[in-house]
Amino acid sequence: MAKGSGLSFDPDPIKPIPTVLNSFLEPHNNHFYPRNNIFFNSSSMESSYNNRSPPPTIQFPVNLNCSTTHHDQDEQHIRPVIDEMDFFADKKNATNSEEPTTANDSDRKESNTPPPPPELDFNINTALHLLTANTYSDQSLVDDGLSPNSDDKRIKSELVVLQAELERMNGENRRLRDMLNQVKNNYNTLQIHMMTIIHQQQQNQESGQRDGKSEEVKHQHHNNQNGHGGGGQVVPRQFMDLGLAASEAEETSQSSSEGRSGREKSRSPANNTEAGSTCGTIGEDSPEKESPGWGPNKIPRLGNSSTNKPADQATEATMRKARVSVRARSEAPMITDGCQWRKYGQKMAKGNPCPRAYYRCTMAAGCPVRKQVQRCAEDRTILITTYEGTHNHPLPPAAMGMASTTSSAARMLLSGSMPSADGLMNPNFFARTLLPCSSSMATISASAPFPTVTLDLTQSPNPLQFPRPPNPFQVPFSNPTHNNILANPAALLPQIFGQALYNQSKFSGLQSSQDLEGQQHHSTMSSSINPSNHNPLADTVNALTSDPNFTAALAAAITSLIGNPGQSNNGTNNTIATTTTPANNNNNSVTNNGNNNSNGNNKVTNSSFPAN
DNA sequence: CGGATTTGACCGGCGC
DNA sequence: GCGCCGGTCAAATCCG
Repeated sequence: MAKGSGLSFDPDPIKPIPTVLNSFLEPHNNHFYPRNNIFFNSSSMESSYNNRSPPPTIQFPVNLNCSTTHHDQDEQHIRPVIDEMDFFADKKNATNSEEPTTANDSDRKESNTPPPPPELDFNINTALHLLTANTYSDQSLVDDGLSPNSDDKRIKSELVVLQAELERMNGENRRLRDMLNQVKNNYNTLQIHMMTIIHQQQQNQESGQRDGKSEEVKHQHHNNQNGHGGGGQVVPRQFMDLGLAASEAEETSQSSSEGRSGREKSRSPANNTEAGSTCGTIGEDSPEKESPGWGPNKIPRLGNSSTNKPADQATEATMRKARVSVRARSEAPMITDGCQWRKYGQKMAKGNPCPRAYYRCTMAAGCPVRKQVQRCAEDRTILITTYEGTHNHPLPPAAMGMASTTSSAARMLLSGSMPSADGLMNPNFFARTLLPCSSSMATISASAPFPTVTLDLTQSPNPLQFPRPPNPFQVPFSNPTHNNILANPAALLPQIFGQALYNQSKFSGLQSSQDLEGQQHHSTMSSSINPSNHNPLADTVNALTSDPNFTAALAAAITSLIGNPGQSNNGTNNTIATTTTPANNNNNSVTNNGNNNSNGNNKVTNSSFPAN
């Protein structure tokens, strides 16, 4: 039987499974690689994408127990039906070296290409029993070149049936791929969220200490907390609401000086079209005016515009520029944050061969939230997503995590910057404050033109990540042995916070804060914090585990991903990244000659909600 | 055909 | 003043 003719991950059932893949799919006794694990190779990232085909973007082994049937050992082989994923792309060439170049489907159909081996059985996710048994396959092998016309017709008719099956498989493949992306991204989102909660509490404690030491440097306008740090909110203004904050700063800036450029004015009609959008519960002002924008043409530079303004205005000017950058390993083009994004630009940034993609939120007209997505130049498996602004519309539950996380991080960043004389923060202090468990997980960029907090989820070991095998994207939930998580998702939390609690023990003397934040579900947890407890992180864990909203949300998320792989969480928040990466390793010469954009070999699609 | 993406052009800020 | 750079726009293009 010919082997290796199946390039990468061709869903064509006629193609035999490549040797590498086939051997991989053999039942393994190795516990490290359960036989149902599917490895996604990232080497395809080296390719450039000039078409709009979905990306081969997933790199981590994913246990597909949720969607695959159990196969008896030595009886059937599982062939993952995730089309267009370039499995073992780096190996396929070697595997195919002994095979002639594969012709297209039609050519192969017309030729006497040997049919697939009879042992191949596409059993993933129901009704994909293609080419089972020794139907025509063996006969075709024997009759190659000798078949009469009737056999040819029969084969062709069967090919038609196979094509229909193939289409179904493709659909299934897409769903699986989407599921994987969703699992991965939701995992990241949850992780970020939890991390932020913990470090926000730490930040509040630090703030309480600072209150006792340097009351005089605090801007009373932004601070009404008492001396022991737990009495009130660290920052009365919802600094997490960067968009609103920016709008306020924008208004003050406008009132004091002409901050807008002529071009901005010329664009006002277009913005006016967005004015009718609802601002939800946040914005009183029309979004087109408070849109923080992203670039300097919309945001006056702090150094120039705020020097003669009151401290609060300077603070707001700083605040409006705050960004939250999330670094996470992901082959997906974007981390799924639950929002809909529309790409409006792509540029080559200096110092990074990977293009930077610009997105704006399209969940509501006039939403000021923008984000940049770019691959790390040093490690292109790391995806850097930078958020700015706050949504002016209700968010689906899936978007709550990332939105609140990023805005909370920004709030911590900005609130912490208040006491400093120059409006900037001490990077070391905030690195410790935000992420005391691992200072390498969060960095504050004071030198950047915008205060930026970076949540680095790529560090290893990550004390806040779920226990997981060495591969960073093994999905622990999908293992049936972990299905009890569904019954009690809170059971995960002790594991999640285990290392954090251990690290937390190093931070004695810090007062816990009863203030988490007055946003969304966080507010529900704040009441559960006991200020007198000596272990704030333990309080956080308790709060999380006892909070019905959180546990319910977590259970829903996990259930939707495992228990109901084909269904969305609630019909609205099932965000799936189905895109190619904007920065999939352009090995071609990517030069940024002035304002040139990329050469178009990168495609970024939005992470809009699919219709599944 | 509508919506999303691509991509060249434009603009403002900033450094020299 | 000039050029670089980041950010954005919008017409062209692509795709479902």
